[in-house]
Amino acid sequence: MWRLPCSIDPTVFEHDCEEIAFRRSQRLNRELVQGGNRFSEDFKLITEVAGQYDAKDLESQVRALWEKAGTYRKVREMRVGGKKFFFVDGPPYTTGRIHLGTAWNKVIKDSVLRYRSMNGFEVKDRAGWDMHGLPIEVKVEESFGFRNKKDIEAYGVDKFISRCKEFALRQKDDMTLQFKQLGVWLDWDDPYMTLKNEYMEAAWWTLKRAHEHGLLERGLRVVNWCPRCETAIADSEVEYWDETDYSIYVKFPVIGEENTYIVIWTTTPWTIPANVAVAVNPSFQYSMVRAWKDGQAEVLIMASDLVESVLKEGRYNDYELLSTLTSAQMQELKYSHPLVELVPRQREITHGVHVADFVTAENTGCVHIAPGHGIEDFELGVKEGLDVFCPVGEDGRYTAEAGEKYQGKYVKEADGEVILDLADRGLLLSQGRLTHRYGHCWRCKTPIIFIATSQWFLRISELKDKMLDEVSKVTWYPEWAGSARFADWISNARDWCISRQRYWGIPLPLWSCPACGRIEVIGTAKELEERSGQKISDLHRPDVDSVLLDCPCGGKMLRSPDVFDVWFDSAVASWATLRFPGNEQQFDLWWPADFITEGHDQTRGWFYSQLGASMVSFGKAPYKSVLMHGFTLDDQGRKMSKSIGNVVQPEEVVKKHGADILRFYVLGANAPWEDLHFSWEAVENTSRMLNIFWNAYRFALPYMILDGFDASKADPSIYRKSLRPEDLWILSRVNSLAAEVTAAMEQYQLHRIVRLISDFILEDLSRWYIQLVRPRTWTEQNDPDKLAAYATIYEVLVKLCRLMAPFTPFLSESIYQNLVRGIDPGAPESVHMCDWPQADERLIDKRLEKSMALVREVSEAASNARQKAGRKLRWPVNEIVIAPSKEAVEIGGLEGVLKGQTNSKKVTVLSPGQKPRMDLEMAPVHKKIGPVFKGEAKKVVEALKIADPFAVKSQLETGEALITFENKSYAVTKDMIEFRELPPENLSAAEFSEGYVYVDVVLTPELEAEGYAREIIRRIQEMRKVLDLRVEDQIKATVEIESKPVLDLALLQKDHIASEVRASQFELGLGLDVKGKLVKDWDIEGVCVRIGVSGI
RNA sequence: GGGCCCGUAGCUUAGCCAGGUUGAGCGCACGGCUGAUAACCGUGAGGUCACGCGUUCAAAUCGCGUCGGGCCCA
Repeated sequence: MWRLPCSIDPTVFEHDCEEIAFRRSQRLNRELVQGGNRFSEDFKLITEVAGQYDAKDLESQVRALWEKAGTYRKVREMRVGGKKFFFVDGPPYTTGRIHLGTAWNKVIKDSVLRYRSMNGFEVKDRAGWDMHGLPIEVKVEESFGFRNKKDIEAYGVDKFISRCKEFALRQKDDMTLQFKQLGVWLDWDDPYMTLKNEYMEAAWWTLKRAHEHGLLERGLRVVNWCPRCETAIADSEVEYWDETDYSIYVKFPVIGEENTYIVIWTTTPWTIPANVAVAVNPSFQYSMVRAWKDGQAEVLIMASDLVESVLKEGRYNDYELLSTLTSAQMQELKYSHPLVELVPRQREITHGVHVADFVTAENTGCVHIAPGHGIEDFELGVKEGLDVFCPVGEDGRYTAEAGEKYQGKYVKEADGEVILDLADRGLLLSQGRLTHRYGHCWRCKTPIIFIATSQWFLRISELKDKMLDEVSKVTWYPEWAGSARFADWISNARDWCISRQRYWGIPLPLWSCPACGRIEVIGTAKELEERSGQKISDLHRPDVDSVLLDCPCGGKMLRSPDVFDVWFDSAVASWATLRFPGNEQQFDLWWPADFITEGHDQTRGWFYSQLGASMVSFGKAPYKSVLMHGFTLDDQGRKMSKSIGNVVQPEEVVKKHGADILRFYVLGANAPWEDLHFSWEAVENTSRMLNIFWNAYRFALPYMILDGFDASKADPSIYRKSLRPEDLWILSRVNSLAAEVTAAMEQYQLHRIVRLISDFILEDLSRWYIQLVRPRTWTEQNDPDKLAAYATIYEVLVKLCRLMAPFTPFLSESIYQNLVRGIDPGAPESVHMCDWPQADERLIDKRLEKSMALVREVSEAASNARQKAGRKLRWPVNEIVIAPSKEAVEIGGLEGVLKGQTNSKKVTVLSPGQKPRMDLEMAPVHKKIGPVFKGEAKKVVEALKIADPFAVKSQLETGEALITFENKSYAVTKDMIEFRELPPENLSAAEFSEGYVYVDVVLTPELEAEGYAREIIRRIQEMRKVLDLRVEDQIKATVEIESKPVLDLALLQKDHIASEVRASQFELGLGLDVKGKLVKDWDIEGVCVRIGVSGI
């Protein structure tokens, strides 16, 4: 409620206010309904819209409109036949819940696709779902309380599989709704799903190709192994965090030397039973030392540089160096296994020393090698022909090979026992604890172990060079994502272990004959049917397990019981999504993908797996361009995690602010390839910005409606002659904007687009153009000046909402429906069916844009100068002077704008270097005047006093100046006068980029009258508003001014005031009886003014 | 330990590829405008452009190194 400065009975107004507020809210509600949920067929006119941008309401109405009209389908269908744009959706895993990162990911995809579609492309956009794998198996296991694979087998693999399937499908449905909420337009009705037969066949087909190319291999490898899930897991499925383990130094007894030991160090005592060798660095020097502890001496061997630290570790009292050994000499040593009597196999193994580059100068410089339990160990083993001894089973327990003592024990729990056994034998040099990063199964969090198992591999390390070559042909956004990051990853490519010993996955289509060892890979379901004579409806386990093939040798071939690594599923997405191999035609038409985009974690993931699978199948990259985006972190740049409690759900943001705001925020927060630091404050800013856009949109509506604005009036070119420079300017700006946005979009500079659009909305449209056109909308008569403004603002809004359509699809649609469909039922049904707005070069006038930028600067400087002089903008000034310092200032044609915005009567532009007319003071130089004029010198001084300094000065420019006193003239010269420039008191100055702006703040009665008039108009306008009068309503107004001089000034403007406030009855005077629906006392510059207003 | 990216005002960030006076928004203080009005504008305070070294007439920008954060790897 407003304050009442003077004595008026407040109760009267309280009542009025409530009533007014009530009526107002009624009207708003009515408008809301009208403005929103309607189909343009029902209306032929633009309608007014709600006061506030209510995203929630607006979005649900637009969603309903799309739903009812089937807009998405129509949009895709209308572009059929256009140039093809093949997009492959990186399938999110069906966890049931999208998070901010997946939301950002899909918003980018949707924006790009909407943009391409508007540019006439026929878009392939099947959504994808990654639905197999351990995560779901583990969830289902948890729901039943299963602890290992035996529980699953007991429950029944078929039932387990169908639970997994149900689970995945349900999660997919949940997530689909969440994505739709964000306005993401993908083909949700026909997504690709990795669990479908047609999809699984693509994986089968690919494996068959690999086999045909000789790239498929079964082999013993050391793999990451989850002993709980009892399966190999991919590098990418290993999660690292700190774990505290044993750290032990062990002495390996050297054969043929008494009391002599090689010292090794390890954090996995349980791998000691599998030790077969020691590795040393070829370039290190090793030392043999005699060391004493508790009076006992022994001989130890280790890297020379590490002697001190190892002995300290073992708490030796003293030592002496016996000799040094080269790595070659080291290689001659043989040692006996420390636990040889516990592990029978060890008796048969010769334990020697080998060189390896991976040995570092840490710990002892001698590395314990167990080829069955380490990747590097294994590789060294292969190279040196070592035994790959792995006495550990799939369940992580020692097998019989480990000896009776250890058999059946879980390795991680056997660490202590191994240590005791070593200590018993006097072979433990020291024992401690160490915290280091250790890998865990990403699903069940069990610490992983390394074991050597027989697995299926794709030999893609062989394709490294070809892959690098292909990567360089792909366009990467940003460039370094490919040339640096991805290339680096590929150059370290290892063979891909594709087999998993699990249930919920694509079964390997590999059959082998136990009798002759023959292997066959089946490429499709049909092929399997033909080959086996059996038809199975679902290719999953366990049905497929029971299919037997006849082997040419007469035996029966059995399927390998493994399933695919789940990364292989999505790896084939680019052809599976085209239903290849089932549908070759589609493949020929579309493949490879034009565009994919995922987070930078997918460098090792989907970017890579797809490339690998595609190289194997087709020998080329499956995508032409890749946009790598960042991660969503919290506002402090930390990972979002449940334990920190900093997780932000996308739907939280949608609920508070709406999908468009979330979209616009994530797109604009930073460059796509950088990590996004989520900030609620920044979301609120985005919200504010779009609300301003909404206000700008709704600003002109009431006037346009009032004036019956329709399609015939919508084209600014009709008003060519009436367009003002500012109209041409904003039309130029919006077309420049279109050009800039298009250029940024072609480089996927999404953040720039958001900023370009935001800047345009705030700076050009809201803060400037709308301020400029305001007075024009207020004119009564139907003059072309006003219509030109309408047409301009209409054109700008329509172009802008089309430019924004890919990014804020709901808001754009809503505005489009009202502005375009509202007056032209023949227009495309949806903004998303419109063509992308190309910049109209003919309308771009860079000089005009430059001039306007200058005018804005001048106008800001002027308001700065006003502030210094304490003259508010409502009060006009006589003149502003622009004094450029170097370059000439061009405000070509914009004087009117400048005068309007600075509220000045006159604009003067000086030439560079020129200053406004300063006050000039003259002082006589007596020393010079005296000798020349002698006795008349005093008169000359008097003459100077009354002379005009400016005239004198200008005369002196060319020679002598004549001054007069008492009818007598005197010729004076330059040296007789001192000039001093004084800044005139009426000028207030402020700096701008090209110089200074001076504002003449002197008040004249005319100016003052205008000032008071504006003060009064402003108050009456506010009262009209409180009374909730419509723009066109006439009023009766009474204004009583208690000061006679002010009243006299105001009376000069009486008619002007009356017309500005649409008062058909207007009284202005002293001692009036002020009445009206609303009466209010105002303080204008210290004068009490009582105003009464009533609607008529 | 390695690769890639990032570090600019209290906070969120632009500028960096193409070297030439660091520019916004939020917040704070004061003033102004307003029939878009729970909006808006101006002014002010607030920066060792993470740090160090180098290249250059000139470095936030290019190079090398250090520190901190992120992703990935070992």
